Amino acid sequence: MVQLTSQMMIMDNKITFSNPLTAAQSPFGGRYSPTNLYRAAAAAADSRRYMPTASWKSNCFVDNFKFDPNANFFPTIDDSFLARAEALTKPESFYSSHFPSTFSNQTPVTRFESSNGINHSNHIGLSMTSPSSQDQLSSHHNPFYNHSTMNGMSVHQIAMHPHDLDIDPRELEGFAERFKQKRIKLGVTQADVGQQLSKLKMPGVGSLSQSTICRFESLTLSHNNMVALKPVLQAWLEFAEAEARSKKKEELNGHNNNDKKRKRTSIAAQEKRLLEGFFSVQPRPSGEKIAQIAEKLDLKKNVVRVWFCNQRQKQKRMKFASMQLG
DNA sequence: ATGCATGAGTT
DNA sequence: ACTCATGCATA
Repeated sequence: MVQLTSQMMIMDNKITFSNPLTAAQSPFGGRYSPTNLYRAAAAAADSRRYMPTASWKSNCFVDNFKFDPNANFFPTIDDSFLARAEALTKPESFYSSHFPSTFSNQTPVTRFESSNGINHSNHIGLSMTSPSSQDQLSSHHNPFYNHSTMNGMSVHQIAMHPHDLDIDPRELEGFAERFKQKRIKLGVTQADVGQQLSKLKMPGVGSLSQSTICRFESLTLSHNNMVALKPVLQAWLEFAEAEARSKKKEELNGHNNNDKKRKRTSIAAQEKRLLEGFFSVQPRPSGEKIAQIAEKLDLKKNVVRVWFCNQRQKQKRMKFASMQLG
């Protein structure tokens, strides 16, 4: 067997892809700390996923509300917890300096419409199973990816680089930059890349969104995600450059929604600040605590829960990024 | 470019 | 209920 890249190899005279995103289960075992105290939050399968405008209008934060750190906003949440959270909501806090971008928007939200349509996000990207969080701390090799054989499909016109075992952050960074540069030179948008990806017919690789391409270029994906996507985008680049060389061009787009648009909840700056405060003292609040916070901020519990999930993901990325510097 | 969300696979 | 990869919508 000849290893072409960390995910591509020649086996039985066929070029084989180890699904880059099919990660093996972590050998380190469980590290998640399931809070066994969760109060089986019944969670009425609330079909409305977005904050109704009404509740926002009645929210004291929306209009001419002025944040007062000494005010007692959370009478039902234990005081020490509250105090710590409040202390950390101040602008000069260590926390705020770590999440500067989240303190910019002061615009309250009132643009929601009751959404009835369910989102049909068909995952067309790469199929995978989630790797362990610890994976992200590994930078010399990637022991979590299975080298499973894909059903005999041979993909030969895709140029491959013999030595690509690198998952060195430096190399990733360099590639991401080069990628963006070349992509722009080719006059291709991020959205285009994502769409054209499916034309590569790489096993297990469909299309990707503009968001993902953007995040790849700006290194705002998890390390694992970057590593997994690199060979795919590298293949696309080869493909695109070859296509450009042969002067072969074809343009076509067209993709837009109808009525069933998904609405994005927007959490006002004040609420966000408080959430950040809570997060700093307790990144993983129990379901009960989440419910309390949700009630206090007049947000839906699920919105708060998701916010914490996303905040954790973001924090992890930042942590990893900072590790690369020091 | 990024905030909020979904869904699959885990714990 | 969680993590992780990803996407839609929007700033």
